Amino acid sequence: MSAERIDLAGVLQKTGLLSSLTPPEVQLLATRTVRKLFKAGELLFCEGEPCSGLHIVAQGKVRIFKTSMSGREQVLAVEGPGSSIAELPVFDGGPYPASVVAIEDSEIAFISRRDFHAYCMEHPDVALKVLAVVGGRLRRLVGIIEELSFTTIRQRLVSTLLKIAQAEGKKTAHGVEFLLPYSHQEIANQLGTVRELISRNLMRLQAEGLLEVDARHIVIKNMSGLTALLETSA
Amino acid sequence: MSAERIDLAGVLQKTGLLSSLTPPEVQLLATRTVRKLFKAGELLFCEGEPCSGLHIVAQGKVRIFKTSMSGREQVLAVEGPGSSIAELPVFDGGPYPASVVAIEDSEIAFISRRDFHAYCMEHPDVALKVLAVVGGRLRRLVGIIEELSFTTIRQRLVSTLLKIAQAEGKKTAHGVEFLLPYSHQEIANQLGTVRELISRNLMRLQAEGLLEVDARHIVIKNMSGLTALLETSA
DNA sequence: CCCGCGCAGTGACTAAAGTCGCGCTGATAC
DNA sequence: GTATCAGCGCGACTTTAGTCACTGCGCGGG
Repeated sequence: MSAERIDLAGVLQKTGLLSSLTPPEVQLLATRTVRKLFKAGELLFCEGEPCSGLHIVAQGKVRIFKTSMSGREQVLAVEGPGSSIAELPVFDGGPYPASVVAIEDSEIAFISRRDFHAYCMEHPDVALKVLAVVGGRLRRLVGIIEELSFTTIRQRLVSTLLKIAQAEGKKTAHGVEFLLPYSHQEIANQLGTVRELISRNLMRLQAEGLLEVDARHIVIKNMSGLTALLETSA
Repeated sequence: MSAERIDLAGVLQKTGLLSSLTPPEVQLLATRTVRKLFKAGELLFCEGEPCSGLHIVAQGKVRIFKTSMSGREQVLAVEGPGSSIAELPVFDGGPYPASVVAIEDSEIAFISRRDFHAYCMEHPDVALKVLAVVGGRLRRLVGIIEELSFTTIRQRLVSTLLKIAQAEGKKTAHGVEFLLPYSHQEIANQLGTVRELISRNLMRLQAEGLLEVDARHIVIKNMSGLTALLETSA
């Protein structure tokens, strides 16, 4: 990881968080900003550490997750360029509630707690923007809770398959095809379970004729059958 | 439910959200505030409804929860006087992510989205206060996710029993005694499960000699045994 | 070429969670 | 008094989830 003071006006302006500010305002904030570079797999920070400031993803991708003592992982979010992370401890002063790791080489803008605080006082619209971002995060967390407490792993798996299919599936004569962009282990982490269950559930969906699985290559044979599985309970 | 325009200066000042404001400022805000009264059991609003403004609990208690199609309930939070609720849709404009019901007769201060927005622009410290409140909520949601995905119902039950015991337990010759303030059904809703499992798990803890259960009267016989159950995984 | 390693499939098993149905009890209403 | 109803206990059962141990494949480095 490396850190250096640089001009971040351009980067900050892309973040959306600050898009309504005038260039001189951005400039001012940029002088208080530190850029940090992280390699893929590098930890930005760990759950429980005291929180020193606000991070904004300028380039790359990071994964926010919790780890259990038994080694299981639960992904809370994956954030790309323009997202701020760890907004919350900045304001309530508590420790980080989760760990964050870079999943690609990433460039992170960092603003110290005090500076950002002061900045918000001068530019109330920034605070409102942050609130909107945090609002989105809250929404997604509630979604995760809903899934964990009301649905089976099978349903969660189907739901993520459908999401992936929608994003990058291609219609062919056989159905909708796509390549899984994750390993079974990674999917398991997203769903809060273990590798084997992903494997088994995929096999079961195949046995039921809804899917065809060949390594990471997946063909959805019966789209309506899959969506029907989701409507049994929500 | 009834609504009327009244002077809320006193109530608002108690909320903590606004504690740093000067009396005239509070006065100003209060003129834009509507008080609503809800009877125990009455719904403030439902998940999915469009969001019209910020609610602050002045008196009473409310429960924030999600409902599944199969009728299960998952409690997200219980809020008392001074807590704001539904802060988030106020800023991102989306619908309510959960339902809220009064569990006691309650008095709710309501501020329209536009008014509060404008107010934050004039008083940036209020926005920061709201951020702190939202931060706390985020923290608790992450805690719920952690519990749902890493722990068993048994552990979650023990953990809530210990919390209750700490709050209102009394030490006697037999151990720490207290009366469960909730029905089994309510506990199940908190933990995201069903009534029977609460019953069974209580019985099991009793069979193991850790507890003694008589209807809602509970005696903790072996405190360290209970806490040990929590440390197996977290 | 072979070794190691990450990833995936699988069988056998245990434990946890959830479902269904019924019966008991204590409070409240009529 | 008795009808009603919410809350609870409990047995029998099914389904999900999770664990353990092992196999096999493909790929890149030594």
